[in-house]
Amino acid sequence: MTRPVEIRESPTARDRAYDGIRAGLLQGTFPPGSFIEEALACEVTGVSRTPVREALNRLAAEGFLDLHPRRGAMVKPLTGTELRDLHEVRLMVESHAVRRICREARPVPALLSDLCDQHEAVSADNLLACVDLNRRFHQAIVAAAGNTVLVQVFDNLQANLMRMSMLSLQSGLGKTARIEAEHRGLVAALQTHDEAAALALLDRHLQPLPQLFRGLPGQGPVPG
Amino acid sequence: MTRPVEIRESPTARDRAYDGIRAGLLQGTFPPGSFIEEALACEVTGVSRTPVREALNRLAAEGFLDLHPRRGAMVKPLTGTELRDLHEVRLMVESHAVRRICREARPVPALLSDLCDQHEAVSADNLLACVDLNRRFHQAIVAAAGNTVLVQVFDNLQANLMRMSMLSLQSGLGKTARIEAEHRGLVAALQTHDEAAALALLDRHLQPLPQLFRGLPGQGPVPG
DNA sequence: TGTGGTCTTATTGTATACACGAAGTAGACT
DNA sequence: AGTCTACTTCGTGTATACAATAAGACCACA
Repeated sequence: MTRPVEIRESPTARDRAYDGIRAGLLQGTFPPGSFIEEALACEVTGVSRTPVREALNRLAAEGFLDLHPRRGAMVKPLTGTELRDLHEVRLMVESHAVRRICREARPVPALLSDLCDQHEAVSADNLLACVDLNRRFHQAIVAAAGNTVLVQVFDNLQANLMRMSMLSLQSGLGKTARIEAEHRGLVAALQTHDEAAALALLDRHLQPLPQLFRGLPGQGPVPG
Repeated sequence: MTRPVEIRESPTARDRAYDGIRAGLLQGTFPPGSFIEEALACEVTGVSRTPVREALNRLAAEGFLDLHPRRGAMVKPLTGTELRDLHEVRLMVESHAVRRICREARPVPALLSDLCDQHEAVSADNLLACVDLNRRFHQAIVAAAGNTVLVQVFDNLQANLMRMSMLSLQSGLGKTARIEAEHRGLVAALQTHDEAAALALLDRHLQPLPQLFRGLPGQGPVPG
């Protein structure tokens, strides 16, 4: 039985470059603080400099990289304060979405339950897959609010949210079983449009994350 | 007496292309719904296709353009629903910033008053300047909240916010004198960390904007 | 031995040539 | 006369060559 989700590589060179570099960023092939030279990225992804540059620009716009003119692309180190700020904003966005869904009694897409099922099926040590399913779940909640701009805003956070999610799983803070259970609870609350319960569940679901950066000096980058 | 702020054109070709195309987008040289061909953009900005492509990619990431593969860059038409969504999100972000400033009793930067002064000094029919000052004012408020991620999120909205601001001024809804007065009131409330007053003023300040898209069918693009 | 300057080299910024694909048009056949 | 097909043309996608700049190393001089 082949896996239902085939990772077919994109036909365009730019997307291949983007996928390759982003995977390297998430998996630590390109460590935070280091510079990614275009020639190296070309070797890794197998395309020429033009699509590589476009991919680097996109990754910079998404917050993975800092572009230094005439210097290159530095892998942006995630600092404690940045994680804290990121968490605050994601909570603001998702809470807003939850409120809108409940108050307007919007239908909850079946996709949410599907993603929970997939989450249950996937192996717990497949970190990349878990991170991706988690991302799609929260993305679907925001999308269910029916505000395209809000979705776009949330998408712009995805880069660093995925890194934070990766850190959480690697540190052992996030257990996929618990995460999946909490996701199901959240879906149930949304389906009954119970705003208070949904907000509480969301808050509780994201509660462990601040432990990642609590006690950090703030400026220091997070190891890993 | 020369102006203190020289608009020196950027030394890099990419930024010249970006500035040129963006100005054209805001001023209507490239009408919504039309396609911008790279060759045309090259002629207008005087640089070659490479920096033009980078500029187009950036503008697409900022929400000005929709990139159709193998088709080109379409100037994204602002629909009624999009304006409504945008307004909802910007209110969410700025309200969050105001709350943080007041609750944490953060210092209010002098830049805010400076911008009010500049707003008072500038000619009311210089639409581009007014839009830019307005943008910088609201940006400064978000920045004063001290959350870098929130600032980044707000920056990502700027493209369409500026278009909305332009529409508001052109339609006569926004009077620069009133805007400037409300800005000063908001600054005063923030300085005393009066959360309720600041939130009310912010809400009132942004109140006229929904008139831009109220009554619109939603799907239809906004004229102008 | 330390410091300053210059030269080299490596890497980014830009331009352009080529490839691929899509869309429009014209012609032929039904 | 209408429709389908093939060809042409135009525009994007990609690769590569060239230009400019900044960093680093090496040498000379104090």
